[in-house]
Amino acid sequence: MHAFTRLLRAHASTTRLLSAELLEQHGLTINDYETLLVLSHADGQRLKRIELSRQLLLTPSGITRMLEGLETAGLVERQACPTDLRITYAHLTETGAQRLQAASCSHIASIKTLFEEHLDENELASLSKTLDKLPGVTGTHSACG
Amino acid sequence: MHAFTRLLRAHASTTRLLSAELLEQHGLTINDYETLLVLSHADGQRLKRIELSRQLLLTPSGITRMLEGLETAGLVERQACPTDLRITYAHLTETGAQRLQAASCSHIASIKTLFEEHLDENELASLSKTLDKLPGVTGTHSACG
DNA sequence: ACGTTACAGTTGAGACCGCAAGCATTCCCT
DNA sequence: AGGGAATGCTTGCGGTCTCAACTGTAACGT
Repeated sequence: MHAFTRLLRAHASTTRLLSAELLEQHGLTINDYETLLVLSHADGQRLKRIELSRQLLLTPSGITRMLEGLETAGLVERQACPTDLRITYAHLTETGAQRLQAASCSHIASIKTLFEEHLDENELASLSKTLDKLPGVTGTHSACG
Repeated sequence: MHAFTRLLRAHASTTRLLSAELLEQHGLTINDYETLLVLSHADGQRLKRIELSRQLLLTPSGITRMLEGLETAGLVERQACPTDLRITYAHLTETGAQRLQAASCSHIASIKTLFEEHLDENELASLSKTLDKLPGVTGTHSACG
């Protein structure tokens, strides 16, 4: 039952480290990175904003603000939907894909280092499996290599 | 290696739920709650602000702002240190202890429900043990019962 | 057709938090 | 004893995110 508190703190301590690194080296927030990553695996490298909101567990307003930055940086662009004018797609640009590629390897290496420093292989596998069962946690894959 | 992403999302989804509940029912943030909890287990129900900062993984400025709220609410009070003028203690008041007690049972029940809904006993135990190995994660105990 | 409802997205206000800079106090070294 | 480094704490600023309210579009029922 204390697992939640531990989860909370583990998140806080690991995230700050990784997020600072990502920001300094590639100018991306964790959510920026995750957005590019999710888009890169989507059909046609694009996703409805609302779908993005669901996958990243952000509110629509959070998505609007985050994409603002990615759009002005030219990493993501808006695309209208011809059949439903309410919908706007977020489309990963070529520049965005390259930026993701660049950030991906070093970021993943950092994560790997951070975890492997403290956990062994079995613990990692078991942790991953357990966390998968929690709500809102859907698998994502690496964009590296 | 995707464990980190899962950790991040698991945190986001569970925290928002629990934090909203705590805020609505008892007017406390997660960090407010954790602060009261940590103080309640401390010697003399008090802790140096800097020590609080370390245990809650917040910066000193975060602590200052958070305690502001708890102090005006009368749940925590300032105490000077006679031997070192730099130090200020945060002391849990009687009111604070009661408020913690009130919040604790329902909050813990929520956590328990949330986790048990998705994980079995073994998974919980293993998760807890694994997370303990990550940096910055120190055990805390319930204040309920 | 028309009104109601649901949905996608945006915007303003406000909460929370970290960083950098600053102040006061204490420690340590010579 | 005196000067510099370290420590505890606070404050201004900026970033990120949510919530509530709003606009425009689509779907549905009558």
